[in-house]
Amino acid sequence: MPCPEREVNPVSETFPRQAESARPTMIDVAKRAGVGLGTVSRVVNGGAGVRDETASRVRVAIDELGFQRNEVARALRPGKKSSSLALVLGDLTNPFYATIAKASLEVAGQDGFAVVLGSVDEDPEGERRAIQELVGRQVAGLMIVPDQGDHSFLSGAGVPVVFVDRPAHGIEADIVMVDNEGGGKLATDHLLQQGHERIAILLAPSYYTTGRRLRGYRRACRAAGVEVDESLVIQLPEGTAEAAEKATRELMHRPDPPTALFASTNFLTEGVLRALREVAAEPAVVGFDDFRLADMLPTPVTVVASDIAELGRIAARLLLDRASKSDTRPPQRIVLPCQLIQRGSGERSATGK
Amino acid sequence: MPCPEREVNPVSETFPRQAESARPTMIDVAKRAGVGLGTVSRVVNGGAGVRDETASRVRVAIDELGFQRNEVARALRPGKKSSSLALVLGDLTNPFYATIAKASLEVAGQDGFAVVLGSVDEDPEGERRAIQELVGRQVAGLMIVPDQGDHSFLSGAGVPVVFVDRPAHGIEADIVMVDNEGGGKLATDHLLQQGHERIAILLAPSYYTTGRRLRGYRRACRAAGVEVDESLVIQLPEGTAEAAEKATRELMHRPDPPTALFASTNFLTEGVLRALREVAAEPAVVGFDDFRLADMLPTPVTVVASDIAELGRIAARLLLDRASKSDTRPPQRIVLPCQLIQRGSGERSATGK
DNA sequence: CTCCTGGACGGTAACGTTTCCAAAGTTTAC
DNA sequence: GTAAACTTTGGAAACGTTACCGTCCAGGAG
Repeated sequence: MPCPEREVNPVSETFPRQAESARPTMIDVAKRAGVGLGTVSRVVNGGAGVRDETASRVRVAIDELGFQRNEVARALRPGKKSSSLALVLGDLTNPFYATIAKASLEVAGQDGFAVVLGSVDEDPEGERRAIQELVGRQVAGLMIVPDQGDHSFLSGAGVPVVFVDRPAHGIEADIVMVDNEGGGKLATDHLLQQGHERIAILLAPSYYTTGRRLRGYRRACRAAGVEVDESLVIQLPEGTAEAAEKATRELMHRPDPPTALFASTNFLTEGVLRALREVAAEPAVVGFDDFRLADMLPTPVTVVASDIAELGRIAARLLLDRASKSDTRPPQRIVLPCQLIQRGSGERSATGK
Repeated sequence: MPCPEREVNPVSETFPRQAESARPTMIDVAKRAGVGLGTVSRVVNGGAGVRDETASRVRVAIDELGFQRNEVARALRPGKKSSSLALVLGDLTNPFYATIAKASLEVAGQDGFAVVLGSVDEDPEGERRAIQELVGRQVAGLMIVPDQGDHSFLSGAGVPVVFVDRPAHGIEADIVMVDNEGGGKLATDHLLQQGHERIAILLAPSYYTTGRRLRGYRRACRAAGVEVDESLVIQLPEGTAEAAEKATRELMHRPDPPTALFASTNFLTEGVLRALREVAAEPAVVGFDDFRLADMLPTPVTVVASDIAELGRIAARLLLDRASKSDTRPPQRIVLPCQLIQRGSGERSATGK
C-alpha cells in the first residue's frame, strides 16, 4: 500500500471501451518469437544477417499477431524521411490535374510510397500554408503545380521539390512541363494554314503557361507574315469556362469577328464552344489540352494535346530518385512535346467552309 | 513536324542547391527562448497555462528560427493519431471519384487535416494492401470507396472508417451513398412515361450500386405493369466505355432492339452514345450520374444525378467527428437523393420522335 | 589447445514530441 | 503571518522504430 489515497477504479475493467486492441509492436513480436528486438527489425527490413530458421520464426510471430510496422515511428529516425510524397495542385475536378494525380500516384505506389494531397485553396497564401504543413509531415519530396507567388521559402525546407506544368520563382528545382510555346505555335500554324488571318486567342490570367502559349501564337503569326490584331488577344479575368463563354460571345458580336479561335486551356475551350452554339458564324476552333468527349461534340474539337499522364509519371519518378539516392545532378528541366489532333473544328477554312 | 523532341537542359549556374540546415526542434526553441521544453510545447499547442510574457518570448524564438512542429514525432505519442485522413478510391480520372476527392480534401483541410491517397490498383488484393499501408501510417481515419472483397480485416485496424458510395462486407461502419434504387426507378419511370416498354439497362460488373439500380429498374417496370425482357438486362464484363459501346452496338443490331437505354454509370453512358452515333435508330437514353459536357452533345443527355461533392463532404465530416471527439453513435447510414435532369435524350418517345 | 575471425544476435541510445509530476512562485483565505 | 490553493515552469518518461555496439558462439588457423 505505497499509494495511500490513490483510487483504483475497478469498473474500468468491466468496460473494455472498444476492441481497440493496441496494435502489436516489434517488441511484442520479439517476445512472441523469443528473439531480440533488433532481430525483428532486421527481419522486417529485408532480413540480412539473420539465420533462416530464426527469420522464419519471426515471420510466423508477425503473421500470428498481425503485426505491421509503424511507419510513423520509422520516419522519426534521423535521415529516414517518411515514405510519402506530397502533391500540391489546384482543382482535382479539372481532368488535367486529376490525370497528373493519378499518374504520380501509380508511380509512387510502385515504390511503396503514398501520396499526400495538400488542401489547395486558390490563393498563394493558402498554397504556402499547405506546403508548410506537408513539410511538417516529413514527406520525402514535394510535387508542386505552383501558383504565381514566390516560392523561395522552399529552399530551406530540406526536401527535394519538383515543379509540374510550370516553373516557380525564387527557387531552383526540377521542372517537368509541356512545350507550351511549341504547342501554341502548332495550333496557330494550323489555323493559319487554313487561311485564317483573324485568329483570336483566349488566355487564362497570368499563368506562366499562358504567356508561353501566347508567345507561340505570336511567333507563328510573325513567321506567316500576319500581323497580330491586339484586340484579338483576350486576357480573361478568370480561367473558367464561364469567363471564356462570355468573352467569346462578346467577341463574335463585334463588327469584325475573328474567323478562328485558339482557346489556351481545356476549360476555356468548353466556354468557347458553349458560346458558339448561339452564334450564326462558325469560326474554326483549336483548344489546348485534350478532353474527354471532345470527339463527340457536334463538331469534334481539334486540340493541341500532350501526354499529361507522362508529366505526372516523370515528376514522381524524378522525385523518388532525388529522395532515395542522393541524385545530385543539377536541376533538370524536362519538356514534353505537343501534338495536334485534328477532329474537325480546327479545319474549317477562313472562307466559311 | 514542328514538334520538338524532348529536351533535357540543366539549368544550374551556381551550387546553392540545398542549404540542408537541419530543421530546428522544440529544444532549439527552448534554448533560444531560455525556457523549458514543456513550455514550448504548451505554447505551440494553444498556449494555455503560460504567462503572456513567456509565451511571446517563445513565439519570437519560433519565428526567428523558423521552427515548425514535426508532425511525425507528434503522431508517435500514444493516442495522437496523425492529422491526416486516408482516401482509398478507384481511378481518379473518373470525374465521379475526382469530385469526391476534391470535396473531402476541402473539408479535411479546414480542420488542418491532410489527405493521403493510397495507390489504388483495381484488384481487391491491391486495395487491401493499400489500406494496410495507410493504417501503418497512423492515419486518423479511412475513407474508402470499397471494392467487392471482404473488408473484415478493417475491424482490427483501430481507426474509424467511412465507406463512400457503397457499403462493404464484413464490417459495420459509417456509410455515405446515393439513393441508387430510387435513382434507378426515377430513370426507368421517366422512360416508361415516354411510352417505352423495351428498355435496356447496362450494368457494370458486380458493384453494389449496380444491383440497386437494377432493382429500381425492376421495381419501376413492375409498378408500370411492364414485364422485363431479361435479354435487355446487360451485364457488362467491364465498367468501361468501350465495353458499353460494344454491347450497345450488338444490342441495336438485334432483330428487336430496345427503344430506350438506361446506362447505369457515367462511363457506360459515354459508351452508349458512341455506339449510337453509327446507328440509324435513335433510342431514348438516360444515364446515371451527370458528367461534364452532357448538355453539349448533339443530343443533350438526360441523366439521373446526385450531389457527389456532398458525398465527399459528408464522408470527411463524419470521419473527422469520429476521429476527434469519440463520436460513439452507432454507425450512420446516410443516403443522398437523386434527381432527374431532362436534357433531351431521355425524352424521345417510343414511337420514334 | 588457444587465439582469432566473423556471423548471429541482444540490448540500448537516440529521433522530437506530448504528458505527466514535482518544484517553484504567486495569490487567496484565515 | 502562515497555510492552502492555484499558476507557472522545468524535467523526465514514454511512443515504436532503427543504428550501433557489444557479446556470444562456431570454426579455422597457428
